[in-house]
Amino acid sequence: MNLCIAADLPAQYIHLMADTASNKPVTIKSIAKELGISFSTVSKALNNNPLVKEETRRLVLDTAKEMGYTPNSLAKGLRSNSTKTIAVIFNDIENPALTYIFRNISIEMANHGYTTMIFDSQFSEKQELANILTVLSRQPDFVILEPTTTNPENLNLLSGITQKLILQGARYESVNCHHVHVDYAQGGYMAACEMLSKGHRDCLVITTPLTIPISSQFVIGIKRAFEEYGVPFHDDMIKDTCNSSIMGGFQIMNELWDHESGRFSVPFTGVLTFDDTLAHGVYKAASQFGLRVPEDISVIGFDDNPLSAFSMPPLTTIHLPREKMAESCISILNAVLLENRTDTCVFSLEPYLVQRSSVYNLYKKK
Amino acid sequence: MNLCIAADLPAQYIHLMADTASNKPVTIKSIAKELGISFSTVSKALNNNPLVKEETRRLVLDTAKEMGYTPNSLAKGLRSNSTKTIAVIFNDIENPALTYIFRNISIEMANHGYTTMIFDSQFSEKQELANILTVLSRQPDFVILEPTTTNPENLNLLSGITQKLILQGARYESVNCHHVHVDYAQGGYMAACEMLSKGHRDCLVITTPLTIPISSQFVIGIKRAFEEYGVPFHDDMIKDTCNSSIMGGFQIMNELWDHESGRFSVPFTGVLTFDDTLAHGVYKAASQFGLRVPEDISVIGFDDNPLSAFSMPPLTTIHLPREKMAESCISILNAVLLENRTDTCVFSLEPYLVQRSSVYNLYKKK
DNA sequence: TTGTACGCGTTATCAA
DNA sequence: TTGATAACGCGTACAA
Repeated sequence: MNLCIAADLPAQYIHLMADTASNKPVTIKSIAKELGISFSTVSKALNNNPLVKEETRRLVLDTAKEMGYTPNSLAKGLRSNSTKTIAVIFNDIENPALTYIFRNISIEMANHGYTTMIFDSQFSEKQELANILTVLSRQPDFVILEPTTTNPENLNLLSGITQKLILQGARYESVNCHHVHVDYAQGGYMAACEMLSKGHRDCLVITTPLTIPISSQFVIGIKRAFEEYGVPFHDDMIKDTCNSSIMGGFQIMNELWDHESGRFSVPFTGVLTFDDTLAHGVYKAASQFGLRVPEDISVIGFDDNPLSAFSMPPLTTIHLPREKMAESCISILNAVLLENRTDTCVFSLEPYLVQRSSVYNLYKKK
Repeated sequence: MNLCIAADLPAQYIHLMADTASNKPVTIKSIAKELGISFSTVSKALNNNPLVKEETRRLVLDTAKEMGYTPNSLAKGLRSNSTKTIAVIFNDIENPALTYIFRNISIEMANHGYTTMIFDSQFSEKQELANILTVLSRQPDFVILEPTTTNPENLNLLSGITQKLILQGARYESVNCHHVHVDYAQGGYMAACEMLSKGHRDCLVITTPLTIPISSQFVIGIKRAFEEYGVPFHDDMIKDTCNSSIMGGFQIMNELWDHESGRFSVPFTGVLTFDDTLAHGVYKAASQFGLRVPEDISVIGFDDNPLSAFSMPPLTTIHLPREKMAESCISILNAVLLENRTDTCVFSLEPYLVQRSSVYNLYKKK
């Protein structure tokens, strides 16, 4: 890394910088003074108020452009009680499914003059609290939250804006607001069934902490599958981590690996992970321990990261309906923000299994 | 997708909602009225101003908490001329390297009370303009921009805040502001050298439009390598797309593919892409056309997406120093925002080649 | 130690 | 058609 202090400054910019440095920021008042008219007229002109003469309007618009006028959103928001801001609070914005959803909401709503802010709770209830407080202080017009907990403490802070709130992920019966519900239990169930149907009775589960509603649902679905198959499932097969990454998944595998005996301290043939990145941590561990996927370890992910299809082997995973999640959020935002609808929407979305090649069929004859 | 209207509402929330719906938002004024003191005393107490009696301070703090007081950032920002906001404008926030950088900045600066907003320019100069205007209107304390163009029109809008501006990516000599410069030319050079050294004289280049400074640099580096190797390179081997995704990469390959003859309309043995996602589009095309990577097509990516290491075959790529890019930004932010330093920093960062298995050595004996 | 007055940039109401 | 004025919530001199 190379640090140096820039010294050379082309001439044409010196003028510009001096200009803007010395001058106060240009406001409707400074435009008014420049033109010798009242600032309320300037305001009207800028807002295309028909009460101002076309000639004046043009003049104001031109001068504003010339002076480099930038409206002050703070003042606007303070006065009008609308900041044209949407706040999104997700658990992990590095998860590409969530990034996708955020990006699509952001781009779509920008067409209507809204700015979308994103906050990362890092699977932490405490961080979520901090995020909610920050968000609230910024007076957003709408909040989208993927909760870290069913504990109503954080959620209650949002009770004043339930008409302008989407809870994403699990279903929160106690809060009467919009929901974009994804059936993570069904996802876990399908993943587990895929394992069980191919003879994997001993499965490790790697997930984010079970205090997180969506991971809790995921595990509930897994247990339901084991029950239906009449296969016992022990809670100590569940390993959790806040580090939803390749390293996070790897570390859990590594802790279980006994380097002396060259085997895992608990026996299992399959691993169910709560996202594709964790699944790749399993891949990494397998490769490091000289194990083959899927012959020695079968793996199923969650999310359906676009790159997972190209992995060696292609990762069987649960597809998270990211497109529909984004669409659902956008349709609610449109209804509330643009059409002033007041009804409460609940979308229920289903994930589905994408069969690829990371699950070995133990019933298959060799 | 299943849409229904929520009707059931647990009793405990009805009270809460009625409460917050009927009550005005709680401000320092309402706290003052509640307590029968002046709102300026409340303000002082809330800001831990030592001029207020400890007893009063405690009382105010307690009442504020009880009433559910949320400070209004807009009013604060308007008054204090500091919004505690950092704005980041990137070309494609779905690129995991950029998401990583944004997330790390966001989490770090949140510890100091700053909120970081992100905007996506989608490789479009027009969208960048819209983003800059939006950003400016929101009065951020700092702006980080990955420019879409060397055209000074958009950059000039930021000339008033050069002390609070980082330009990321290429080097913009004309603007005297902080830089986090990554040598994309060197990256392109290394990628091309890797191809050429293994005998690939005919290479396709898939990149975002060359109007984007960083892709332009990338191509410059590639050309330098070809020149050094004395191998001719034709500009029509460069294909660009704004769709930096698997599909984007696939579509370009598909357009070149002649389904009748079962070969490409232009001959090449190697493909250099400007990011790993595009490279996977090449993988997809190869698989669809019955071609093998790397035996029939060699591919080198850019970015070093963590999952690329697991691809079939593992993708040779140029590692973008995301950690150092984030660190550099953070260190500038700390210097300017927290330490009030006024010097201009220029970080120069180098990408490096990560050799994996997606490049075939044509010199190798079969 | 507390209260008063003003201003930040804007919009909206009302009077001229 | 335009201008003066109040208000949004907050911070801060300055006065009490």
